[in-house]
Amino acid sequence: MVKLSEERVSRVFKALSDTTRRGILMDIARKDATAGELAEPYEISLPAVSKHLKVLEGADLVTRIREGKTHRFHLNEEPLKSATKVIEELSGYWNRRLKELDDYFKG
Amino acid sequence: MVKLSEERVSRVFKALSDTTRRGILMDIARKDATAGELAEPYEISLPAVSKHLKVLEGADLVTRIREGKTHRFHLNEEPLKSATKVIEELSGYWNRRLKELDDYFKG
DNA sequence: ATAAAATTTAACTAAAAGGTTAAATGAGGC
DNA sequence: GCCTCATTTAACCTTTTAGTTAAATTTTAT
Repeated sequence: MVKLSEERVSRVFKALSDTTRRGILMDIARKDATAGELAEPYEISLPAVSKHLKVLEGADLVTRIREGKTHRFHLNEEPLKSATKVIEELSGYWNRRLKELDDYFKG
Repeated sequence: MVKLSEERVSRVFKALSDTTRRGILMDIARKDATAGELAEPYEISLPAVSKHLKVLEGADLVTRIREGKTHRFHLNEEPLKSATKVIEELSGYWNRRLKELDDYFKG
């Protein structure tokens, strides 16, 4: 079993693992924007940006809103929450509790 | 300039973007473990696990403690905090504030 | 109907990722 | 010194990623 939710999480982290993509996402987070506007600050080609946008869209981090000849991109915060949840599972409180239980029974 | 801290963040997210690696990291988070112990639940080879551990180490998410012939791996929570901070920058409060400012001046 | 603008898709390339098996390393025990 | 155990490194393969340029698509304006 290759749980679906796991794959979604992987896609979110993969999307966030590229500097350019994080930059683009930050811009979108500040304010909805079109592909052209988003591409402007970067020295890479428009098709490259378009691909990054598709990756972000595939991770459900952004929503594409077709408006005439432009596409407006909008942040979707939900996957960010999932990512945070995963990180929380890894760090801190709950693992310390589980570790204590583990030590109690096995050690 | 390809800021160093950005590259560190990229490495953390990349490390977290693989399901097996998250599994391994979860195991380490629960309790320090050796490469052999960590490999046990997975069907991939030991060298594959060894590589995953090197990626996690490269992202500074784990620390390797050589103990005789075994290597013990220990979670380092600090990069998780950085990752959370980046996600927080992307979502929620501060962006809404910045957006308001932006709208005020430009719109 | 054409043209122009915004964007994507296609086709291609180079490098990185994730896996394999086989060989090398490092440490402890006899 | 030699054997064994735990682990990594080397060499290799295949797939994915991030970029390119050129062509196609879609929509609005003339």
